[in-house]
Amino acid sequence: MPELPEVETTRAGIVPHVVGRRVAQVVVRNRNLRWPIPTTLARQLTGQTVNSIRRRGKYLIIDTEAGHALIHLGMSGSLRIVTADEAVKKHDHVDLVLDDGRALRFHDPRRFGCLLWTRKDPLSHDLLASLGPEPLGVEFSGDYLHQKSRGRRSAVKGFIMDSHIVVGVGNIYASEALFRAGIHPKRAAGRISRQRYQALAHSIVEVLTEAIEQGGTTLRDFVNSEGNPGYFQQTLNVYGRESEACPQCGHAIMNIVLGQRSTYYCAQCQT
DNA sequence: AGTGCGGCCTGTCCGC
DNA sequence: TGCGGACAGGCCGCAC
Repeated sequence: MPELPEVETTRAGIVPHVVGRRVAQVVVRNRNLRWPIPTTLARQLTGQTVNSIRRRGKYLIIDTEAGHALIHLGMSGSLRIVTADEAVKKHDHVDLVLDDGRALRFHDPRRFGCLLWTRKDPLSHDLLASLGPEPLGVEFSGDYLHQKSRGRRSAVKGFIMDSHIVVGVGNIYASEALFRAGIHPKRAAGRISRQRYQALAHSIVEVLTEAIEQGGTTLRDFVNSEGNPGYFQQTLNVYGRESEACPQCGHAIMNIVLGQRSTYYCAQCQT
């Protein structure tokens, strides 16, 4: 579910309520996420003050003196600030109860997300160490994409969705960025010019930035930390718009499956 | 090393 | 109304 803009929206929403607070209690109702929630987490996190909350790719990092909680929202996860009396719903797997009585509540129907604990530098954790650069950071550019793509014969859409190439570009924004850059999603990554990669890098930055400004995309169930949807879906040009008219040329938007993921594009504008 | 899948889960929707 | 199957915003781990 959540791509980078949704994770960033979540982070920004929980920071004012969580940073500076002490974790009074950790309530784990179901530890069977993608990886089991470590039994050490509750013991080591309880009593700790949250110093900061960072994002690396689609991971959230909750920093404390004793260690760091790593959270991934997977396909269907969300984090909300809840009041002490708010009823626990199905799939509310974990509460980090804060010292003001409220709680950070982790909800994840499909349980593709995770909640891990590490005492070392979280950026060197196995899951984070090999991640590619942040698309909104200084290392990311068209030149970088062009250089990394040489010799690759697989489709450019999968290439930009590979978190070891660049983090945070999921299925929706991959289709949207390729549309904006005029690149066909099936084109071999290694056979795209430096100039076109510059357009693509620009489109990725643009689409992610705009999505963050609009609070992310809600197609079915994304909610921010206050339980509200995002508004970027109104801005989507191709995603979910099969058979609709291309906003640029009027040609019908196509929907194909690429790498087991549904992919939307305009056959006229994208080559 | 790069590529292509299977698999992890539940919920929803669609056709019969 | 019920049921089977496809599909859904992610991504690791494995075979080749």
